Amino acid sequence: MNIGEIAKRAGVSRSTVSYALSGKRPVAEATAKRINDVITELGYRPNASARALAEGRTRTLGLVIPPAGARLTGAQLGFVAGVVEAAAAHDLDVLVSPSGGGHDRSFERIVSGRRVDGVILMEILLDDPRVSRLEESGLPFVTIGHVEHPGASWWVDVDYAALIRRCVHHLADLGHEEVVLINRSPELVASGYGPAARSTAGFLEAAEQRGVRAHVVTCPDEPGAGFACFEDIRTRLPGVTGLVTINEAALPGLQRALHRAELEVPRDFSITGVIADHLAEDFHPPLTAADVPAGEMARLALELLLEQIGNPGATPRHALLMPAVTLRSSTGARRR
Amino acid sequence: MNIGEIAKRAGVSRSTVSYALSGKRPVAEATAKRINDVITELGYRPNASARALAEGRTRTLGLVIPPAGARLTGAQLGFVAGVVEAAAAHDLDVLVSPSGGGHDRSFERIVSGRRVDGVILMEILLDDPRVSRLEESGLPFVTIGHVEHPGASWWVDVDYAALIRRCVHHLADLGHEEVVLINRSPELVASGYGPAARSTAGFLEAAEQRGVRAHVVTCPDEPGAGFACFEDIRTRLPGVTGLVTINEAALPGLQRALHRAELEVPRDFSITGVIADHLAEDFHPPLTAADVPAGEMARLALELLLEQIGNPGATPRHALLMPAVTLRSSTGARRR
DNA sequence: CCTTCCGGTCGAACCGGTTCGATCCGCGCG
DNA sequence: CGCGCGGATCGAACCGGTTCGACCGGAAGG
Repeated sequence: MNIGEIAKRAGVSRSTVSYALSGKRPVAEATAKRINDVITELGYRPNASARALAEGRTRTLGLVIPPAGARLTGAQLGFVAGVVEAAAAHDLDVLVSPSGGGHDRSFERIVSGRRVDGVILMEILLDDPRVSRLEESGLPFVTIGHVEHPGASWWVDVDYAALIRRCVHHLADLGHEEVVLINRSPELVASGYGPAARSTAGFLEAAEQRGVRAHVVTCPDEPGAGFACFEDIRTRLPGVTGLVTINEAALPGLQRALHRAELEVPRDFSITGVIADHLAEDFHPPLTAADVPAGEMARLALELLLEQIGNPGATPRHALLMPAVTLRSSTGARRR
Repeated sequence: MNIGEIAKRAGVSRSTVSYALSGKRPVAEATAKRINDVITELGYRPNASARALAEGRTRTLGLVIPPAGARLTGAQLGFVAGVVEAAAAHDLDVLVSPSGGGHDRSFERIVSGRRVDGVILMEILLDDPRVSRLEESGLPFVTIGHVEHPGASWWVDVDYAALIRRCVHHLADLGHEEVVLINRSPELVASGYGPAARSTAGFLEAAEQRGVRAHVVTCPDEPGAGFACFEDIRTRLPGVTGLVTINEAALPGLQRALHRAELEVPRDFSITGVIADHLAEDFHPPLTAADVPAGEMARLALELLLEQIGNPGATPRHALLMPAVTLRSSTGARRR
């Protein structure tokens, strides 16, 4: 079941079998046919470990996901699925490693055991120890999201600050004078999660520029939190007529709270933000929002990673995506 | 950066370094310290491929997920996260492979390239070609879900038929005389997806036993499908007062349809089924339902897999879980 | 006092591939 | 006719670990 056995049965040397398989040197047609016949007859596949050892590369890449304890959000799931699919299209395997949950042995194994040719990292913090660790390891990697001072590194991200600014401008254009941002969970915000911080910055900046009153609240990722959060907003900030959010998990609760408060969207209340298309369309009414194109980001990240692996020393590249804010039915003129 | 370098700097042979690392033979304390010092100084980690080649095992397991094209459902996500987490706890890495989406090269690489020590397969069909392929490969594997005639094989599953029967009995006890099962998507049902088929069987069986009229409908996994599906039920089957479902994706649409129809749950309408706890509690009102304990199933599957890898030839085991139907607030006596 | 045993170490073989250099052979060209 | 070239193939080295058998010296036992 190894290459020697194939060679013996085909009456050639091991190296000839190897060359027949890889095509890196010419092999006589008759010989190649004999070898191929034996291979298909025995169902032989080269041992991946042996090949990796000899070639010095594993044809595998690492995908570091948030600690498995926390339930993955829809967007995170989109990244995982996207990376796995894109990798499969390139005949690469994906090794998934949870990190941050205390047991970082998995992460360490991946970066220092030459198990993978490169790494894709997601859910990046403004100051992320995993990024520093990878930098010093010399392993090629791409981040989905970016640290505060990315310097010369490889990453793809969505321009949350700009998108949220647009959302605020959109609401201001419609006459809204007091708006609120529903951010991600308090823990995530406190840990310095990039999108949360950049959204807040963009939100406050645009609000100041347009002279609208602005509030920022956090909302846990639990079911029902969106409900409580909105009730709280209605009582504490009764003047708010527009809402911007990047918190997808809050949507179902939000929907219920709107019903409960008997607010009609967009007549009584406007909602917008950065929300994956399929969720935005699942809302009632469909949300005017910017998409998080997880699949495209994953593909892009993989592309950058392959380029980096292909020619080490290439100058780092990045992509800051700015999806359109799709007008649907959840924003309207402020009711006087 | 390899074991020879370490050996040289510590002034010992390569084998001694290996033994110091693995502890498989005694090493003098002084020598061990010298070796360890060199290792930590250089930040050395053994090359995973070389180790795998020599040991004949990879300390990696494969997780075969549905084709990445289709969006993963919440339950599937739970399995993935659960397996990854459980594997990390055992210091195992997880190689994720999408299968069924045409490009099955990934699946084939995993089963025949000695890349993994075992495989966990999910989303099993009643007659699943991947199961046959794995059987003939001789690679240890465990399925989450089970084929129609599992024979002697390793699997874990939830007893959908029994749980759905219970749900029907529960509704019948409350006086409901006409009930409907909202199944998974038509394509999934047509492909012979296990839970879909077994739920239908259990549903019809219990309904006949209790003499209640029973209908089965399918519902696509798209957003909004749950809405259309329920509207359809209201017009085509006006006598229905109780609903059983295993379709988690349909819930948001269902929720909206109930509002729209101005039906109050459980006064006007009862809902139950097999739904992951967190989604059941996110519904309004919280659903009386049986949990799909994805995390526990994943842990169990891993445990079985490790047992199988540990002693090949062991007699196959399986686990058919029967989570309780948790009484919440979505079922009540039929209104006359 | 000699054997036995065992802790500690080393060298070599092995896992299953890839790749380099060398050999052999037939053909075209000067 | 001799030489060079290039296609086809082989043998050996190498990738970086693990493991087996052997060796050495000192302590325990007869």
